[in-house]
Amino acid sequence: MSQQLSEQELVRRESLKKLRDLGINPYPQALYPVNALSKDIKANYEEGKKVIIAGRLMSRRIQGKASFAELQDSEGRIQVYFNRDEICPGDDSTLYNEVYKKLLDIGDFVGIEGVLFKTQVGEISVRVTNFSLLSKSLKPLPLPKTDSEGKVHDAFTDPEQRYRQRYADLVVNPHVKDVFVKRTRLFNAMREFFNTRGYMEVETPVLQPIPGGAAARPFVTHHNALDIPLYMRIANELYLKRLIVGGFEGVYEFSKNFRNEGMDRTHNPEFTAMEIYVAYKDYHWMMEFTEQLLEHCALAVNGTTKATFDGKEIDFKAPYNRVTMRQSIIDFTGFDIAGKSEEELKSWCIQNGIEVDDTMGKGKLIDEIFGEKCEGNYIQPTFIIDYPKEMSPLCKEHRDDPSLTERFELMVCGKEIANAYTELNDPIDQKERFEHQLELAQKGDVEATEFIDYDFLRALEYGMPPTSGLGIGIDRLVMFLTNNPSIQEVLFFPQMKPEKQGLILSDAEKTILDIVKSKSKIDLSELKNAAGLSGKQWDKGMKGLNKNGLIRVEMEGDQKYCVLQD
RNA sequence: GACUUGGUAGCUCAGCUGGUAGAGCAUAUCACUUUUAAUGAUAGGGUCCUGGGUUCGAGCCCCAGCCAGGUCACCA
Repeated sequence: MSQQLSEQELVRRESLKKLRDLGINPYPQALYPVNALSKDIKANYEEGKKVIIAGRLMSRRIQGKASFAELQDSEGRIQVYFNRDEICPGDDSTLYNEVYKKLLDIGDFVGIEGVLFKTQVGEISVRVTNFSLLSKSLKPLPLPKTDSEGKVHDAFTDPEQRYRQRYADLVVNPHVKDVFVKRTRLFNAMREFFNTRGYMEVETPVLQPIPGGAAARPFVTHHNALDIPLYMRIANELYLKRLIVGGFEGVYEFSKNFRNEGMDRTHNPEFTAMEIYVAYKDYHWMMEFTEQLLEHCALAVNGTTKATFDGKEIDFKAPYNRVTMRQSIIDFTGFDIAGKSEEELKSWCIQNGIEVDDTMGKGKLIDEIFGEKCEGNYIQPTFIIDYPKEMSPLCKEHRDDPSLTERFELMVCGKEIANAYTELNDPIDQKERFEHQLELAQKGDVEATEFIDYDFLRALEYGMPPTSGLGIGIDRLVMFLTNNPSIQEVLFFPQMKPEKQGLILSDAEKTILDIVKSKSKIDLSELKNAAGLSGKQWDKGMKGLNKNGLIRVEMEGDQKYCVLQD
């Protein structure tokens, strides 16, 4: 398969060949004995120190027999100084004039042995005594430039290209790389927080026969040997609880979840949640645990508990406010939901411009009111507690009010980032709740869960200790901690529609097509002669063109003609 | 799903009421031994997202589609 190469790509391929002709392997096998990183060199500068560094060549300023370049490694960039007489002590200046000046390009990986010094303008640099090509780059990178005032020109900003070619994005946009460094720091901080408390990181199935633990549309796949459908997990909650049944007293998992729903600025088909379950605790304990966890994480990621998101400063310093859902609705609307019937709630909604429909029960109506009138107002981290029972099928009934559950959600900047319960461990109650969900689903509530996980119920029948569980949307938390309003910015490879493949023709196909184009209809054997291709190439070319619907072979009596298709 | 903005050179972006397609950087050639958005000179480089239509003539106008961003709706 051939592809259209740009002028610059052709030049680089030509350089590749010339390097080989000079006996230089552009993709050498041997390890390169790197012993220094750009960042450390700058931090612990020692005049005259010998170093061996490696990285990508990212800029060059050639001035005749001397040249400055920038080498970029995992930690940043450092200036390197190439001097012809230094590199080529004898008469043969090929290494400098040809290899360095002409055959190397921006983007190439090179290894450099050199000596540290400061230039006349005071920039820490490496005087190159020897260099070797480590890997040739054949495709020109986008090339943002930073001027003396720190302003970036020609920045690589097109989101489509950046997401589709994240590798290029990461090479040229250090601030993008930084987001992912912070993302990993967050994972590490959480693990450390849990591990020091004795909780255990576990793994549970991604392929599940019953997708449980959340209300969401799953991806379905099929296991051939078992000949059964399997679902990609939408949550790991039910599996972690089985482990609590099994005797672990604290388990957590960073869970890749998959939901077959719409995509937008805040939803990717696969996303990461962290769930943790701790035995003998309740949701009050979990609130304290959560605020301490987030304070710890914010500090570990950014060095401060404060973070800016969407122009607002938020502070993850514990403790956070706790507001009941009932009180929240009173605060923002003056309406008290306590003791109200479904009819009363519904008519209030209609009067206040909230859309309702017949599938909505009390819980759903209350949730709508909260979502519409309250949610967006919580900028600083705030626990909203005590949710209606109907919308929390896995959560234990409230100790003081049977219409409520012991549940909290943590709101930040008007968005939910954590959800926690005093977990329901009464197997009979749990079964009834599942059955109720099933009824709702059959009534047409798309949010209700339509599977009953009897194995999970069996586990509960053996007995699960009182337990509190917490789920945190990791991607969302990273968004808050790195001030990114889009989930795509915090995922290395956000899901995208497949790139459109332009029709790519082989050389043989092109040759044949050109001839057919010039005649529009041509005798087949005449065409074959004109193309001058080998039998095999001819056959391949014709088949390819036919398959792509570009040409057609027609019979007129004994004569075969090739016709251009449009 | 609705609305909206965009898709032009390797990258960032211009483009006239519709008349042969432009800049900077990058690339190539030359000059230049401590520069730093290096500099100076010269040159090459384009299926203007795709497909239709209107027109003597379309990058530009019209229609349809593809991809992406944003807003909203839906959804945790």
